[in-house]
Amino acid sequence: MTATAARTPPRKRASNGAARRSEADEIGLDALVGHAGYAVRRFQIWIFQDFVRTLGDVEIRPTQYSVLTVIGANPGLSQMAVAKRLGIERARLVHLLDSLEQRKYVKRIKSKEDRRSHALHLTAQGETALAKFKGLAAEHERNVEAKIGKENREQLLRILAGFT
Amino acid sequence: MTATAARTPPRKRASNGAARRSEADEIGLDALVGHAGYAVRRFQIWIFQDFVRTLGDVEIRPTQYSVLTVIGANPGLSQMAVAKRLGIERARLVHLLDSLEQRKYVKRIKSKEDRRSHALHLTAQGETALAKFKGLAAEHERNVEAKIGKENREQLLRILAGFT
DNA sequence: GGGCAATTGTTGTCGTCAACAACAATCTTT
DNA sequence: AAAGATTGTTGTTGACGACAACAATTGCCC
Repeated sequence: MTATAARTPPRKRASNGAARRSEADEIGLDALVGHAGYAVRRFQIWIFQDFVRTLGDVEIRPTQYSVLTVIGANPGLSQMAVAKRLGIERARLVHLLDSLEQRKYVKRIKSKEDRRSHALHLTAQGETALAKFKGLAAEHERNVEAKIGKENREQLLRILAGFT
Repeated sequence: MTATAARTPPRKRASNGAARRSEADEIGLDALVGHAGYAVRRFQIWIFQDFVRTLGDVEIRPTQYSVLTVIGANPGLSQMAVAKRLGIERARLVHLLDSLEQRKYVKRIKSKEDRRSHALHLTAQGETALAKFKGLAAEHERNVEAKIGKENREQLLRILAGFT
């Protein structure tokens, strides 16, 4: 249906000069509505900003939180394993871990079995910090719930469960 | 529930050295499952990549497509109006339009009413190109449908309709 | 009607992030 | 032992969001 709409000639309203649309932005999105990617992108931006705002006091961003969570749940993982599990590049994970190690949340321990790799662990400080972060993340999740509705959020999680 | 899970001590499996997990990555995500933001981010990455791949031959990225679509549906808009409608910064839109204008898809016409602003229009070439892009975008949308299911996609669009 | 604030497009900087490429050190395979 | 693959690291490139500053222009206010 989107393809057929492409043949529709654009309605030339306000084609002379810049738009003078009172104030209510009644600007049509045309084919953009109906594109899952656009809706998801806008939603993702919203969720990202709310997360950053809610976890702003502890200065933890979404990616950092995901790294800490995975290490906390699976101590001893290699950087490669973490990167693959979270779908981030190992090159990028290096900087993330540099930062988290500098803040004393994470330790890189040289593996005896494979001297190329590092076993990743949370420090004691990292454990207690992560517990706090999880509380704030739960607060953020409640914000999401308030934004789109309780059962909508659950349905969304169900639909996208395959991507985690 | 996510908050209570934070108190659960991490099970120390494979804590000596780097992980030796056969091959099937059975790495727990712990609290990450249940976070809408994480699922949405992963899904957004997938959708983004599929869009870029499907529209790869015509070298159109999602943001460019959204700009062309809005201009095509609302000829004469100012840059400010387009930027506000799509939630991108006007500073960023400048470069986007530079590129699209260079490729002869878009024209910046100096407005007579407000000599500060430009009225944005598609060129004839831009119109036919956009029609082609819409066809490819529809193909991409079918990929999404194949990935998450027809009614799941529709439900997703309904849930996130407020963000467009 | 004159002056001041706001708006528009533009340029620039900074930091995040994905995608590569190259490299040394270290396994693994043959 | 030699060749090839993997792991962590460094660096580059380009898209992107967030700001800040600026000139030109418009709108508002007194």
